[in-house]
Amino acid sequence: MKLLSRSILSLGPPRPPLLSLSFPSFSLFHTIPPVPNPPPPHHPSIESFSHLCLHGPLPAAMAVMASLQAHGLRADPISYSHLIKLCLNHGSIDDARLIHHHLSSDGHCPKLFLSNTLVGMYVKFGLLDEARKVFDQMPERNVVSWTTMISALTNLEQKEEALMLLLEMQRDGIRPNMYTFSSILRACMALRTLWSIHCCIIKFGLESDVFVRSSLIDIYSKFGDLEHGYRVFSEMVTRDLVVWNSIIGGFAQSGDGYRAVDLFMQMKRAGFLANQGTLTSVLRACTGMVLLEMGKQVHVHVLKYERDLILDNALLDMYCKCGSLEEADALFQRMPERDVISWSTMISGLAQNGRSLDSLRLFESMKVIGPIPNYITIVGVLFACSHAGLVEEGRYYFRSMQKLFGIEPGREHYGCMVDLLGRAGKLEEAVKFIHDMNFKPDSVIWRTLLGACRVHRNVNLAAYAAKEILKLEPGDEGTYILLSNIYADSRQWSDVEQVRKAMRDRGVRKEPGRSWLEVGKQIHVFIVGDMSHPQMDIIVKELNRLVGRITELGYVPNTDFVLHDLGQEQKEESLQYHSEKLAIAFGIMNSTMGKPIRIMKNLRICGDCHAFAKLVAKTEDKAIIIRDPVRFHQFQDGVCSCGDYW
DNA sequence: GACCACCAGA
Repeated sequence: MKLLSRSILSLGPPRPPLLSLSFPSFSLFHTIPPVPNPPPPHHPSIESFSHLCLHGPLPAAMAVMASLQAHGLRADPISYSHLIKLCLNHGSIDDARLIHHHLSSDGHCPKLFLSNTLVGMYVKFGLLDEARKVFDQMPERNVVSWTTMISALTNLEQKEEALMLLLEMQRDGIRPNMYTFSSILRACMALRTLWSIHCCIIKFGLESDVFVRSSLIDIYSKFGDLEHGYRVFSEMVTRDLVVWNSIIGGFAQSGDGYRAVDLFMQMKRAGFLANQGTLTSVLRACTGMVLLEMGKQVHVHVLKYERDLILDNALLDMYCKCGSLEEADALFQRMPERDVISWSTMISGLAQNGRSLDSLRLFESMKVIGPIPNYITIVGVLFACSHAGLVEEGRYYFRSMQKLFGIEPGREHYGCMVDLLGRAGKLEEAVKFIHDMNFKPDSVIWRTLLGACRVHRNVNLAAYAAKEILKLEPGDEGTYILLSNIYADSRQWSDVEQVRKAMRDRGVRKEPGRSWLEVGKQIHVFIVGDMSHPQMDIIVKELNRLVGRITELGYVPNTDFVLHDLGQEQKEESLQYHSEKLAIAFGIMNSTMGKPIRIMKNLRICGDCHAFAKLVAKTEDKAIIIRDPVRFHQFQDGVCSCGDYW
């Protein structure tokens, strides 16, 4: 107020008072007599300054501010906050600093509101140190000051510091609000922290805020705790689109695509219109579950929207991961804009579908006409090399990535190289590669080596790799199973028994094999040894018919793979009822002319099922696509796209 | 007048 009255007084000749209590006949209900226009000001005018702050142009506003300063004048805080907004819009850091200087030129801190604006301004310019300086010098701080800093620290991944500030803020007696919590939730680094913050939220009575809820759902699902995430969602009375997107995204990301798609249907029934966020999540769900038909429906939905790069990329990935490369390629050709993600998706997609040479060709044209490859692009390129046994090409790309693209080889690249060498049987060299790495090898690298040892039946090295994995992840069922399979391969039964015992002792259980496919808008799941499918009788008949037909072609069940299995009841897991065989039989029964059968598996495909699928694809003249957790197998005319190399 | 959430490639 002091500032305001001083500035009004300095506008030129004093005006007559508008309201005078000593004037007897005047009341508020009478019209105010017109005030004579003041002569044009010789001093800078606060009014024109305010107008310029709000509407620009910025240089004019800055010039008037300088002349106000020369006259020792100050405008109202709101004008300055408008001016700061103007600076932010223009990206003018120098002007922003000048304003800051002007506001603190009399040696006093600006008022609380303006200091908050200044902190926010520095944060938006990415100048955290300067923001912190203003924040630290503030004689008093309110919830906005604290929240601005907390949010800035969280965004910059300085999570511990953000959490510390939450503590300090409460020590200072300031109550966090919904803004504070929706920011700080992203700073949780562990589920435990999230639980305690959630407790605080309930304690402060802020759980009903929509923003807080969507953050909670989001963070719970990032930690894989969908149960709590869904509870927060289900307790809501009024939901908005973002909350729906959060929960759908949560399930899509956690791999429960079925729930994600189901919630998407519910959302549509509830009358919400999907946006880009919803559709990318649903596409991710389709991608994860290989739901091509559903994905195509989403594609139709996408066409109603304005063309969008993110959605196009998501569609591209969906078509690649569903093994539908023709559609992926058609989309890629049609895309009006392609970024490094589009190219990388296509490069990895081709490689995952066994088209490594096409993948490398695409990479070569990317180098000429596309964007600059990044870290992930090179992962795709090396993946292509390793899955096609292109050892020399892989070595070349690995060696030259630093020089050609300035990309330092990372963990994933080393992983691909170990895979490349391992698959090609160069196991010793792969081990040397691991030992020469700049990083400490993680379980992924050792697991890659272990896989290669299995293919090339190197029992000693396998045992070494498995032990390294179990040092890092002592309850990892996959490793026990792989190790026991390797021992079984070389008929070292006592070692097999030892591994089984270790599993029993540690309470490690084998995850049952599971395959699923989409038939008639429904997902049918088959679990090894589980005969509960309502049509199981016909499925078994069909399976027997298929076995009969391929036996004529020389199919002999490879019983090695039975011996591998570790489950409690070997009978249950007998070869014929492996989940992928049941799924293939069911797929053949329900197949549409000209359309391939698409099956998804939770475990790697076994050698016997691989041979089975190849022959069925031939006798039934039907393309079969099986996606396991690592790659695709496209069976056609008695061969597989992986070239029996997996 | 200042501070808040969801979505794409390994």
